Amino acid sequence: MHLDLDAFYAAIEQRDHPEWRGRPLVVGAQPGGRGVVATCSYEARRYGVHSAMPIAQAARRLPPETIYRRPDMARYAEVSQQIMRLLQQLSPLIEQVSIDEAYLDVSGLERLIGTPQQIGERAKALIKDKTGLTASVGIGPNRLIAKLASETSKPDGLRVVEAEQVQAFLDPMPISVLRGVGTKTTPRLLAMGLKTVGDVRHQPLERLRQALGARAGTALHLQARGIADDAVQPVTQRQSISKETTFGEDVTDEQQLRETLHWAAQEVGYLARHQALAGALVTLKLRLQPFETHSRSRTLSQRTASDQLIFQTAWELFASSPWRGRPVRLIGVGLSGWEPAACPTQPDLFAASEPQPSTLTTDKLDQTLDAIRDKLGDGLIQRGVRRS
DNA sequence: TCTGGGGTCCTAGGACCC
DNA sequence: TCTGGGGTCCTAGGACCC
Repeated sequence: MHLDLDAFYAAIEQRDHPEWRGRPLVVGAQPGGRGVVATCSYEARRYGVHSAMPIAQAARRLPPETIYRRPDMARYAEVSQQIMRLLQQLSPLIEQVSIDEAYLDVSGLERLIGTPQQIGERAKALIKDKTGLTASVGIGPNRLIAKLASETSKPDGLRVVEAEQVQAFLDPMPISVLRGVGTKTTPRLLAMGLKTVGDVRHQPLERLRQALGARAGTALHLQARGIADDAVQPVTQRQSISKETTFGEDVTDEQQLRETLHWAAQEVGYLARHQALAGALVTLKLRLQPFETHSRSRTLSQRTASDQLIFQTAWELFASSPWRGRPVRLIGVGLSGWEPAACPTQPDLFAASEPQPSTLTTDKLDQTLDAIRDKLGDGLIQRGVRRS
C-alpha cells in the first residue's frame, strides 16, 4: 500500500491559517526571487501551476490574492513524524520514502487489523482525525502499482488495483508515469512512436535496450508489464549528506564564496556527526551561467565529519578548478562514502587505532561547538561561527 | 520562461592491478 | 616490441524523484 499526503506543505499552511483556505497558496520561492514552486494548493493548481514550476512563471499565472510562503521544513517534518507514528498502528512494516509518502506492507493482516482496503480507509480516517489533513491511498500487488493507484486517486482518494487488473490499469497511461521516464526520456520514447505504457509493452525488449541502454531499457520493459519490487524496507541507510545554496544574484567575490562554502561545510559536518557518520568523499558542487552544473570530488585517506576538513577540501577543489573567477549561481558541498554498512566479518581495525592529529583536534572542536549549539540554539552559534 | 534543495542511481572513461 | 581480458576504484556528469 502506498500513502501520499495531498499538497502536503500547502495543506499544513492552510490548516494552520484558516484565512488562507480556499485561496491559491504557493509554498516555495518568493515571487520576484530565484526559485521554484515546492507545493501549491489545489486552488493554485487550477491556474496550471505545479511543483517545480519557476516562481516567475507561476506568479504570472496566479491572481494577486495568491499567498506565497517560504517552506517551514521543521514544521512539516514534525507533522510528518506524527503521521508516521499513527501509521505504525496499522502495520509493523512501514517505509517512509519522503516527507509526505510511505509504503506499508499490509499483507497478512486480515485477522489482526483488516483487509488492505480497510487498512487504507483507517489510515485516511486516522490522519484526517488527528491532523486534519487528507491523504491518498493506493493498494496493489507491488510498489509501482500501489504508487500509481494512489496518484490516480488524488486528492483524498483510495484505489485498489488487483493483480488481474494491472495490465488494463497500466496500458492506457502515458509513458511519463513510469519510474525513470522524465523530461529527457519522454521525447525520445515519443519519437519512437511510444505514447502509452501499452505501446512500450508491445515493444521488443532489444529495441528498448538499444534506445535507452541495457539497464533502463530492461527496467522499462518490466514496468510496462507491471513487474516491480514489492518489498517494503523499513530502514535504509542514507548515502550522502549535502548542503547547497543558490545566490539571489550570481557571485564573483571569492570572500563571499568562501564564507558560503564554510557555512555549508559546517552544516554538513554537523549533520554527519549527529548521525554518527563519517565520509571519505567530499564533493564540491557549482552552478554557473547559463545553468551549467559542475562537480569536483576528492576521496580522502580517512573518513571524516570535520567541518574544517570538509571545508578545506571543498575550497581546494574550487580553487584548483577551471571555473575559478566565473560568476557563481550556486555553490555547495556534499559528504558521502561511509563505512560499508554490512561487513561484519572484516572489522576495520585501523580506523579506530590511527587517529590523525589534525583531524582529531578539529573533530573535537566541532563536537564542542555542537554541544554549545545544542544548548544555546542553532541560530545564535551558527552566526558566530560563520563570521569567524 | 527560467530553472530550489536534498537526495538516489546509472554511465563511462581512465587508472591500476593481476 | 607489442599488448588480452577482467575486475575494481575513482571521478565527472546526467537523469530523475519528491
